[in-house]
Amino acid sequence: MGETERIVQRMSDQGLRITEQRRTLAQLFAEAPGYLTPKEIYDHMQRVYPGLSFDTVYRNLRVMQELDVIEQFMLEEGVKFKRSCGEPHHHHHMICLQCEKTVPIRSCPMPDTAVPSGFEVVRHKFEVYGYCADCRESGDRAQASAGRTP
Amino acid sequence: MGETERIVQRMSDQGLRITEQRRTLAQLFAEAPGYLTPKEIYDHMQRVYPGLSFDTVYRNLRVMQELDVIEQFMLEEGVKFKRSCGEPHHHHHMICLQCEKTVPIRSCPMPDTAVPSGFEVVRHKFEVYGYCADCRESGDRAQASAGRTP
DNA sequence: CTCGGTGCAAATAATTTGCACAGTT
DNA sequence: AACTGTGCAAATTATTTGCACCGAG
Repeated sequence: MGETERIVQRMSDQGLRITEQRRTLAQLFAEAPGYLTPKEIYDHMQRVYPGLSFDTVYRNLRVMQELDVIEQFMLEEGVKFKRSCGEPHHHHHMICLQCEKTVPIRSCPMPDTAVPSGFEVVRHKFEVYGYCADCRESGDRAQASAGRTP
Repeated sequence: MGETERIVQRMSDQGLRITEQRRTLAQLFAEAPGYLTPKEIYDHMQRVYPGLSFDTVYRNLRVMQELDVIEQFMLEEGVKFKRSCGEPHHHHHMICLQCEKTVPIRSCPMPDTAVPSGFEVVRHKFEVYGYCADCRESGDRAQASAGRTP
């Protein structure tokens, strides 16, 4: 079963009606390597369904997010969506600045981090940004100095 | 010299004219422990300057951000601003979910993180969320289970 | 005195909602 | 057939811009 079908199945299981549009959305997210903005999603859908309206896209994004088939992120550039990672165990990500593909990192820095006394840790975020092997090879990335984050 | 003065000085040095409003903004950020939304900032300023308009707040936030006296963040709840941390060396933060105060962490997990072969690291983000000692004591935080982030 | 800063109003952009009709189950 | 999903238009909310006047240096 392809990723698209898995997503469609997940939506169907939860009682959602599977329309042409939702199937296409599922496929879009199944195939997209990285993050998508509402506008990008709308543009893609628009090409397939010329009569499409923006609010339908927003509505479906929200529904799919509630069903946990996609996740919403607040990045510097604004709101973006990505297929839910699905990995059941705790992990973090490397995110390619060129293609936005994400690669899971299994190791977690939290257990090794010294916490100031009295501080009660609830959750944490660890994300690594850079260029993935594919993008480095194809050289179509912006120049990248291998510097360390300041 | 107080933090307020330091901020005002920094703005003045860069050629900004110091208006009453900007001084008050500087003071607000100097004294605010955590993050502020544009609306919170406007509300505060509004109390002092009844005739204040929202666009002036936005304009000043942008200027102050460009001068690096404040920083902008995209959080789940939207855009927020905070006084620039100012620590010159690489570090990360613990952020209190109650009062939003930030505490620097000196250790960095990056050097100990295994990077998938071929991935070129450019920068990273490591943030720890929880409850600071003050908020735990005063007990006015939401209930907090000491769980580990999934 | 000079030019940057401010208020006002209006323009944009991003997102949400109400309603009648169309399509999925 | 029953009810959910969609398009359309309009409402909100967030942010930006143009312009004439005011105040800091």
